[in-house]
Amino acid sequence: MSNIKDVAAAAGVSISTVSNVMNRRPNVGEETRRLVTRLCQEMNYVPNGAGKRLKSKQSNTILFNFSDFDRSFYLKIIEGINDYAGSHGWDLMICTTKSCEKYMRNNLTDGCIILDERMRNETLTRAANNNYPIVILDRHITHPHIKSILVNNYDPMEEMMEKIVTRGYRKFAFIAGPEHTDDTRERFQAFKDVLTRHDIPFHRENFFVGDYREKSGYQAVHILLLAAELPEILICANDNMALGAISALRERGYRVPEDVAVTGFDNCERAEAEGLTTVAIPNYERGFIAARSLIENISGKNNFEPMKIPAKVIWRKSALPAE
Amino acid sequence: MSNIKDVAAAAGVSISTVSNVMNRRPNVGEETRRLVTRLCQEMNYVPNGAGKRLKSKQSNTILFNFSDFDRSFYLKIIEGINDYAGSHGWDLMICTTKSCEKYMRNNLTDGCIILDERMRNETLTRAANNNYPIVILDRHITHPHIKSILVNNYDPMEEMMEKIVTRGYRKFAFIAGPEHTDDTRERFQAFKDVLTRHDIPFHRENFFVGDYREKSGYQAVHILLLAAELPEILICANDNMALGAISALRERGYRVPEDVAVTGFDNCERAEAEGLTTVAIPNYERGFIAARSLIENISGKNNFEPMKIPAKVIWRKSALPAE
DNA sequence: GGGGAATGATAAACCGGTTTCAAAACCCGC
DNA sequence: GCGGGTTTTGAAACCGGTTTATCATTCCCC
Repeated sequence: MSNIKDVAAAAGVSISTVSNVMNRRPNVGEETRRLVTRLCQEMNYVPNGAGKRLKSKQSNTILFNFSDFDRSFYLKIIEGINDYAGSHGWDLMICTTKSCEKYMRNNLTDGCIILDERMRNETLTRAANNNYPIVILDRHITHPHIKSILVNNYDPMEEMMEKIVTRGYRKFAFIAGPEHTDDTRERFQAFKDVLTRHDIPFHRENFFVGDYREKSGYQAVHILLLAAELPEILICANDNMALGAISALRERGYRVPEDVAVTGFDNCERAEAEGLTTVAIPNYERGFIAARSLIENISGKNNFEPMKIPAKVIWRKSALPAE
Repeated sequence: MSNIKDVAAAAGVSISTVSNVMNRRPNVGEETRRLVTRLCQEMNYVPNGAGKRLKSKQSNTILFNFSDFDRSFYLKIIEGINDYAGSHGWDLMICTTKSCEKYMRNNLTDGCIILDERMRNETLTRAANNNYPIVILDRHITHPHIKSILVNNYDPMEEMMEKIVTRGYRKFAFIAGPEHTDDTRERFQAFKDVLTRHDIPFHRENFFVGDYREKSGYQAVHILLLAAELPEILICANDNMALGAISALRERGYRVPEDVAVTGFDNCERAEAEGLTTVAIPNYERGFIAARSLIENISGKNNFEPMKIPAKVIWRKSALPAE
């Protein structure tokens, strides 16, 4: 591998000149520039990233961290991040929880986007500082160098519930996600608020805690079916659990939505094929926005106000609205 | 951010000693080791990755490159890579085509795994060398430092076709993927060989070229339906196109498999829900194997023999086998 | 012809680690 | 108290870039 010295020697100039050419600085004569450029090509020279980062203390690279390999919409988020970063001259590097803290703190990246339940708040507050801004998705953290980008879970769930109540449903069951996550809390809150507003009773035995995986929805329904009275509609905190619930219901001979209606949340790939009523989260867009916020903050714009992204109810045949 | 000098000063030792402690080298007294370790903790010291890489010329990091955000099984491959790498002390970095060549060649990674139709052979042969081995998935390249890991597409397609022919199907249509990819060629070859072996005619107007996306399967069926005679079975080079084909058939009032049977390839998430007969590629496993091959090659084991990974036919109701 | 600005090029310091090699400290038996 | 071996430690070179300060030329205008 040739390095900057080799190129400089071949061109008969100093290494600073080669550096100036590589970085498109104006203080190089036209002739010299052309010579050096040609030699870089010919010698197949690529600047050593470590040397560059060491001295300049910046990498032009952002980091994305995730760890759940079962959620395919993560690819959409990555695509959004990638598109914004790429079109603005930034590189994207992705890592999973294990090595993430290291990469946040070893000067190889300039900032990061986190989407990982398992990442601890403390790790983030330790890593974030004046020259290392962080964006966190789906979690609220108050810190002068961390920006939270959240999905508005409440409004679409409220809207969905209002239409469902108007249609006449009265007996509800709810399958929640992991209790410590903000999003499942918000989804349940909207659910409960609508019921309260309409004086509709909700029995604790119709509340289940799942883990956002298909199997937990499946299991919840089997427990539910032990009870005397079937609910008219089953509200699930995400699609995977809703799909699990549907297959359990069908297995027991119940029709969806005639016997029990079902709703989900996420609008995953299979939701459309299954005709599942759900809430669509604009994943590509929030990846894009996350990248934009992060890169702007790296560049000095100091905006760490938390923001909310809207989501949209998608009505399909598994649960139809009033009208 | 504190650096190695700060820690050395605080401990009253030289920076070499701190370095020795950090890298668990044996030439440090027990007492010194404990003191330095404690101070690193307290001072929140993380070694600068650029400095490390610059001098030591290695990163303990492998690179994975992909660019198609529509194929959710990529996450499974990533998971496999991540698990092997993580459990062997290697970091994983992922990038998309744009910046990939840079990261292959700027000494920030020690080797890479490529799964990207758009990556050009020439880029790879230029990057691969004695201290930068490469693993490429789904493509065959002959080069002393590039290892190809391929899926055996032929055998399962042959097996599937044999059973289908035995069951009595005689009128076939085929929807292929992009013509330049090895995998679609292999799948079609097996298809054709079985027909030839059984003297079953295949008409060119029943052959379609798609792009592996759902829409192209959908469109192919609409063109197919213009012809006088419907095939008895539609063999698709992947699941997405098969799913598109199925929805087009249903839209036109045909039942699957009663009127037309359909098969796919990949065993994607929706294939199971749809009851699609297909071929399951062990994605987690091939990610794992790719990572293992790469890391072993980085460590000096020189094995660049191409290898084939077996795939398995999954019979579901969209096309049932003989017996 | 001369003073000042603009242009083009460079030498040298520096970034934060690793590694080599020599020196210092320690230990031991005699 | 000393010679010789082992264990610990540290000084300095080095990795490959960027950046700063400086210098030499050329240019321009009066």
